[in-house]
Order: sequence, then C-alpha cells, then structure tokens
Amino acid sequence: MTGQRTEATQPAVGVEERPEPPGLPDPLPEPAAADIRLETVLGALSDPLRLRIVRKLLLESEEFDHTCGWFGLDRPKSSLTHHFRALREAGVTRQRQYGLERRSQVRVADLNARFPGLLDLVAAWTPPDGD
Amino acid sequence: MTGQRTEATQPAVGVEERPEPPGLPDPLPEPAAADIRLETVLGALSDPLRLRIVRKLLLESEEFDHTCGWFGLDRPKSSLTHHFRALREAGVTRQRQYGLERRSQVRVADLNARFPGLLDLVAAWTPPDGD
DNA sequence: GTACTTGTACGAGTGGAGTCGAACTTAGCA
DNA sequence: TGCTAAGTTCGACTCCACTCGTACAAGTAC
Repeated sequence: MTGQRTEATQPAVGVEERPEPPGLPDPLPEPAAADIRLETVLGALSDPLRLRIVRKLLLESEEFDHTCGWFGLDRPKSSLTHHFRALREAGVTRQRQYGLERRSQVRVADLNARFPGLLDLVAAWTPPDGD
Repeated sequence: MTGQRTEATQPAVGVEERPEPPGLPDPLPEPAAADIRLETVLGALSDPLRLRIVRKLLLESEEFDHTCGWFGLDRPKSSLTHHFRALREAGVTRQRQYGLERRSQVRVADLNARFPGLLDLVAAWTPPDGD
C-alpha cells in the first residue's frame, strides 16, 4: 500500500474518472480539473521550493515525468513528500507510481484551460538566489 | 502620524522614487516595481478575502481608488488593516492617505508589466460561495 | 534470504498567518 | 469644546504550514 493514502485521510474532492492510456499506472488522488481552485493553486505556488519544482518540470521535462530525486533538491525525503503532495492536492501536478518511484508531471492542459497564462508566469520566474 | 508606519517596522525593501502627479498624497511604503516577487504576490492572492478585494477593485473601480469601507467586507477593522497591508507590502495595491481615509488601488501597470496575465486570472476568479 | 533504494507515515518543534477586541490617533463637523 | 468616523497599533489567541528525524513499507538486485 505504499504511496496510497487511506480513504479517511485523502482530501481529494473529486477524483477524475478519465480513461487512461494503456500501460500507465493510475494517478494518485487529485482534484478533478473543474474542482481546481485558483486560491489553492496560488497558495501552492507561493512557496519558492514548489515554484522551483514546477518551473523545472515545465522547462526541462520534455514530455516525461520525473521522480523526486531528479530535481536535485537538498531536503530530507519527508520534506519533499510534503511539497509534492501539496502540489498534487492543489491540482498543479499529477503523480503516478512506477514500482518504487513516484513520478510527477505538471497538469499543463488542465491548468492552461482553467488559468491561461499562469504557467507562463511560473516558467518565467527566477529564484531569489539563482537556480 | 496615523497611517504611517515607523521606520523600524516597515518591511518595504525599496521605496519607489517616482514623481507624483500634483495634488496626490504620497503612497504609503511599498516595494518598487522591480522588487515585486512572484511568490510574494501569489501568497498575497492565495487568501480568498484578498482575492475578493483585488477582483472588486479591478472590476468596479473605474480608475478611482477606494476606502476600506467601500468593499463592504464583514470583518473587524483590525482584520481589514491586516489584509490591506499584506496586499500593499506584496506590491499588489497602492494606498494613499486622504485625510482620515486610506484609499487603495491596484498597481495595474506594474503588475501587467512584470506578470502579464495575472490580473486577468484574478478578474475572472469567482468566490467559492458567490459574491 | 539480505541489502539497498524510493518514498510514505507519524510525531514533534517552530514560526508565521489569520482573527479579533480594546485602546489610540487623527480629521472633520456641530 | 466635544463628538463621530476611519483606520491604526498592540496584544493575545488559534491554527496551519514548513521542517525534520525516525520508523516503516514495498520493490529490486545480489
């Protein structure tokens, strides 16, 4: 049951019922596209570390999703779990479980449809003290 | 000295040195346009009440600035002071003192220059439980 | 089997944000 | 002179987010 939160604690409001391409693991619990709230997304993106994660995914992902280790973030694993979950529960990213690894990708289509231009701002962002 | 914070407590990093049109009071301390940080702005806009304030200013202000009372917010005055200051210190709004009243306006030009499209998202936002 | 790796769950500590009441300051007006 | 209105400041409270260490679960490889 690794990587699967229990029903009692998962806060996802509406889990998407989208037909998946064959061979992909199901996404972890996430809000449906229509349930993504602007104030929640802005709150998720107001943290520099998470802004960095999303920006790196946008600029360097090349259509693939990535594990937590790929980002090269100098934080304990429990802290990274916290931030990646915050992004997923806000609807910013989607996470899938591949064996041991949990890979993340930005929900580009959903976010561009609901908040056009927002991801452009994230991509253009520069960290306070360099990259 | 009402409405003027002391030098010791004001956190504004760089106060703008812009020549003012005649007859307008000086703006209260605010970050210069170049010092406005995306993560700070997103944090300021992640609160539903502040999102509501900015949206109302954008949709109904008609080029004029407005007092706190104009918004019709059902909160104590001390709470409103807190939120209006958060917006101003993040660089989202500008406040000027007119006698007893402190009027707010959105820094539309500055924000559109630094974060194009962001204010459109705020204007298009709908509160969770109606307006 | 054992060891290693990825990531979670849990608990604790810390700090900051949101909320509010009460007292205060100031401007305008009767 | 005194009252009223707009908004601040201060202190206190609560709650949540961030951080982290530790322990645990589950694949993978030897």
